[in-house]
Amino acid sequence: MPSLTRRQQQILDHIRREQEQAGNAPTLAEIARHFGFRSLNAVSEHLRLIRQKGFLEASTGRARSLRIVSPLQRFRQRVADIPVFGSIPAGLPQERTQEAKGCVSIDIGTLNFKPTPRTFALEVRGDSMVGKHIIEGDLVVLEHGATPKPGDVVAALIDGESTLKTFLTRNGKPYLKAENPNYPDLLPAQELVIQGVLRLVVRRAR
Amino acid sequence: MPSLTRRQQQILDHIRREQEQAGNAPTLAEIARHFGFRSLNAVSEHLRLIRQKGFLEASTGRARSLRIVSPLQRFRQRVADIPVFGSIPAGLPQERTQEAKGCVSIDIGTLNFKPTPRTFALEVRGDSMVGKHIIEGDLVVLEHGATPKPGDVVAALIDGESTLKTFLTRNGKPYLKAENPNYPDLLPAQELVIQGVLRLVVRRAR
DNA sequence: TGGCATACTGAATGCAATTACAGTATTTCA
DNA sequence: TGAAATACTGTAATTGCATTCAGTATGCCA
Repeated sequence: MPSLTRRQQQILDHIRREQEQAGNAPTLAEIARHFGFRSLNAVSEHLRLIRQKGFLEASTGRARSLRIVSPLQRFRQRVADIPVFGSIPAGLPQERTQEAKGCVSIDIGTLNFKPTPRTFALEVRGDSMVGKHIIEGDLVVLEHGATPKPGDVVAALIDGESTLKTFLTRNGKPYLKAENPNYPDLLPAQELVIQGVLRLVVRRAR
Repeated sequence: MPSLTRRQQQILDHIRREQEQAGNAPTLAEIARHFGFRSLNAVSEHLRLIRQKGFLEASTGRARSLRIVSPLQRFRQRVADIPVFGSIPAGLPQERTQEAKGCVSIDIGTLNFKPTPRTFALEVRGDSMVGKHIIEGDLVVLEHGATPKPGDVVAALIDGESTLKTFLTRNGKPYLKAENPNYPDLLPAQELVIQGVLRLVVRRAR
């Protein structure tokens, strides 16, 4: 891919910024105003060259149709926004997204499943899941309402706190197991509220 | 937040789809055409109500300025696209993004650091890092060119393969340690090419 | 040093798009 | 059951925006 001139790079950067901030691409006139150009043709010409070099796409005659082409673009997938709850209240996480404490945005390709409105995330506290290599501070993405398969990690409501356990069956009966030798828990799953099935773990370096 | 009527929801969904697919929001005429409306005012009126209920924003007189308001929006951050390399060649991962095998998109808030063009991701093979709870199949995000602090996990080039090790210093001398009792490696770091410092781990449920 | 690409000014054309106004069914619900 | 909100048709005015044509100045490089 050929490289851009300084001016062209500036313009491309400006389009990217505007795109991210305003939510839609700027018009030629807006770009011209930003750079102090008194002629639209200045912008028009720059865009033509940037487009020619493959860094930008646009549909002719379409307002605000500038789209930035990144070399990663062909891999790029839809990004899902998943609400992060600090701690889950006794009820279920319904449509109550207003209570979200934050938001994780991840592309659905990495996510490896299609998120629903019942997908949510929690920060892990405690070390009950070290056996499954999930540690304190990890962010876990869970799917509420999914039916767990044996071996899946689930979040269950125990004593008003949501806790991660491994879901297992023995003699056809489901039960939950803590993955830490210090906590040899073994709880009948039927009596518990399973809040979600684990789908993704994210760990930030500290 | 009040709820939308069926029709309003359909229109909002359509705007979202178009937005994601085409890269910019549809015009009133385009929406009308899609739904078979013969009058623009039908769309105009719907948009007015959806906007009034707080699910949509737009600037007056601005073409294609429709923006969807999500309850998660205020948490939403910029999303970074990180190239995923299958395996790193002997050289350094420079600007050679064309060789990327895939792409992970994560918001910079979750990333916890500002990605650079030298940020990249790898899929973990082998079990040399189980001690640090990083297992086979995990996706690790690394920063090339960053200087590791003692205790950081780094990717180093050993025998033409990039391998994860813990970076440590003893008597002022840096060395690398494998976090697996089966591999009691202890290599002098100076002789090795450190390809990146670990910043994030992503594990997909299987 | 002449030619070519870049970096602009200026004006004009015309479709693209939003907005406004005037109505008519249909649904909802107090 | 009757008024208000929803869900449309149709026409027109007006501005938003992209595109095109005709030039000028400047830096680069072979």
